[in-house]
Amino acid sequence: MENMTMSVEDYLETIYVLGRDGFVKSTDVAAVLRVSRPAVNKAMGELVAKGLVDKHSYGKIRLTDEGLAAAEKVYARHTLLNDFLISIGVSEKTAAIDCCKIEHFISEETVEKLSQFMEKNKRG
Amino acid sequence: MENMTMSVEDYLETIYVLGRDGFVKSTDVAAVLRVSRPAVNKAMGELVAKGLVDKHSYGKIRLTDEGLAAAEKVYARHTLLNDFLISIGVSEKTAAIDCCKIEHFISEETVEKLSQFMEKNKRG
DNA sequence: CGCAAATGTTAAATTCAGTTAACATTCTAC
DNA sequence: GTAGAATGTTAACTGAATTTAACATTTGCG
Repeated sequence: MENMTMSVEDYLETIYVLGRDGFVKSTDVAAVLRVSRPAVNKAMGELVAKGLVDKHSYGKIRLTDEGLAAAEKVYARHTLLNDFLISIGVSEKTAAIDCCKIEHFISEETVEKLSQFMEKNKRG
Repeated sequence: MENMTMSVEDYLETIYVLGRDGFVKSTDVAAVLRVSRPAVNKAMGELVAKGLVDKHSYGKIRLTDEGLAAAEKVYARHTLLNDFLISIGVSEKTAAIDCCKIEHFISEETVEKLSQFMEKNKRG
């Protein structure tokens, strides 16, 4: 998926996490990301245009299949990074803060190597 | 140092690296960061205002003591991250790309823990 | 020295992602 | 069913960091 800015990834991830059971409200996304409702509304317009989100006027938010796949990818990076930070002794609080930002900037290759590293250090 | 945006950190780091021996030209900073000369010029104005850079009109760029300290901190994060990525098997090219971005977002705590981790895994 | 090339500066426009204020719609409790 | 609260939308604005085009200054070579 191209055009994945930090902001787009944040929205996708938030919708994904909030939407585990059902639809998602703009207000909740705004609360999680600490932005205004109009900011969410505008972003949703762009995500709909990109085909990542389904939403009608005044309707609830839902990820499309493509949006879900993209969100899962972002979320997997998040989880991997979080686990790594915790494993080297970073506090849960700091890990949460840091990986929310870092996750947007690590390449496929680094994800893969970090994943292998975590796998290797799990056993043994 | 507060107000350290990603952009400010990039400029400081670039001036630091280019300035190892002497003064720095806007053109070179622009080339390294792949931005226009006016962008550098404007950014220098802000860095001078923040007391991080010394520069007169049409003059060369130099870090102040405070700017140098800030740049060294940024650069140390860069090096630490780069070393870590290389150590888990990421290619030099990808490591360079990734750590240029990630370095702006990792907290003091994570820097410390990652540093300890690297230290521990050096020996043994 | 003097002129051309390199470098630095300024101004105006653009883009991105947000904001506030005002208004529209929907939901919910009585 | 309706009123008021919650939620969604729109428009106009902001600020950061960029761009391009035009102009100013400095440098260095013949």
